Amino acid sequence: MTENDKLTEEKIFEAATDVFVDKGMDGARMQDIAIHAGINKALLHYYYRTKDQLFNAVFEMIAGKVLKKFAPVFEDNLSLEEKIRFFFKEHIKFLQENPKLPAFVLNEINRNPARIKKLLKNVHFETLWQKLYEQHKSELGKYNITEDALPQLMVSIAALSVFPFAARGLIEGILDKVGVDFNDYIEQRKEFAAEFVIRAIRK
Amino acid sequence: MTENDKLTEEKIFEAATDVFVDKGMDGARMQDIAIHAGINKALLHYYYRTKDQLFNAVFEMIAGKVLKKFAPVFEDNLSLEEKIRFFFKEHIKFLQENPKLPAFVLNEINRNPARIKKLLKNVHFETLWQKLYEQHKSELGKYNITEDALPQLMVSIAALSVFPFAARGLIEGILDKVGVDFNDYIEQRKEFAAEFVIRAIRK
DNA sequence: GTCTATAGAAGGATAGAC
DNA sequence: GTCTATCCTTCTATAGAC
Repeated sequence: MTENDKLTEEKIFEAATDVFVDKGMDGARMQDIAIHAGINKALLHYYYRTKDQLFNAVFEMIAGKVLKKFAPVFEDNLSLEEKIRFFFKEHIKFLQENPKLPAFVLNEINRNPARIKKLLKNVHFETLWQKLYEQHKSELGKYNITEDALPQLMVSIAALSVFPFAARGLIEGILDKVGVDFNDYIEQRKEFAAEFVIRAIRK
Repeated sequence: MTENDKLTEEKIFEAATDVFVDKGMDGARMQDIAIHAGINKALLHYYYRTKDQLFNAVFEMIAGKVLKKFAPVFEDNLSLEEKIRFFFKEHIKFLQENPKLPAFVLNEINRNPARIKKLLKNVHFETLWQKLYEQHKSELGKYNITEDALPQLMVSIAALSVFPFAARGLIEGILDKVGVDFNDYIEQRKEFAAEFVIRAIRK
């Protein structure tokens, strides 16, 4: 019973995840989710009263997972350059395994910016960035980094990693025309992006 | 008559542009477009038989406009560094005036990748990139640029300019928490991104 | 060319049997 | 907990008057 509940609820949640990520909130159909889960519409509404509730559950899980992947940046066990290389390697690897998540999350956030407030409620960026600054204070002599340019640098790093996936349709279209495979391109990118940033910030 | 046709068709097209950019294909409603245009639904279908046709007209116009903004990169009247500075200044200025276009175009391309084929049909990247390489051949001694890394470099430049707008909801949410205004941030970005790239490619 | 009215289909949600 | 049947609203699209 509770065992079975769990199974059905999980099946629904996974099916909903697939469909919402693929089609977005507006394009997704409850009927489609039901089919993917191997059940009927009525049962969806039994577990999650409305489409909105189901979407919110899925979105929060995914957005949380995506944002969490930036956390290692703020952990202190590597030099700045090591950290940058580690970040691109691991973050792009995560996106290779979940290539559709960036477009999904960014799109749904833009459609409903209020969502982001809730997600960031317990994240304190002032503290985080100060922490980051402290961590690498001693090596900063080698770099061109001012504290007030930190947001620019962080967004740039995120951009270099995330953009190729968020703009995949476009980039894949362009790469096709010059005979480059998207997956190869992404594999290359781990190192390219890291070296790019390191050269950009080095004095 | 033909004069009036033009007016109505233009009103419809502009209203459709606003609504589609705001809500996306799936979220947009013909009724909503009709209201924005100051007419009724039936008239929409008189000018554009279906929602799909109306959307395609709008999408092609916007995507064309957006992609065209990358063209100056391939024109030959500036040194490489001047070109990079010029690009970020002008491109980000364009995005400041049309902040919602990146998210719209990227999202719709991802939802229907076939669209991109049609748009890129007449663009020959091999030729364009070779041209670019020729243009700056003489100054390449100063830079770390290999021909096969050109796609990586180009995507990186696009990413640095476009990503803040494509991810606006998220970035604005973060900047809010550290007391930075999005518009100020973007204004700063023109110079930051240019210097970032130039340092990254300089030997 | 523009309108009102409505057809026809699709989608979210619920009732009720098992 | 799960299903079938169905309600009700919303949306695209068309018919037909002016």
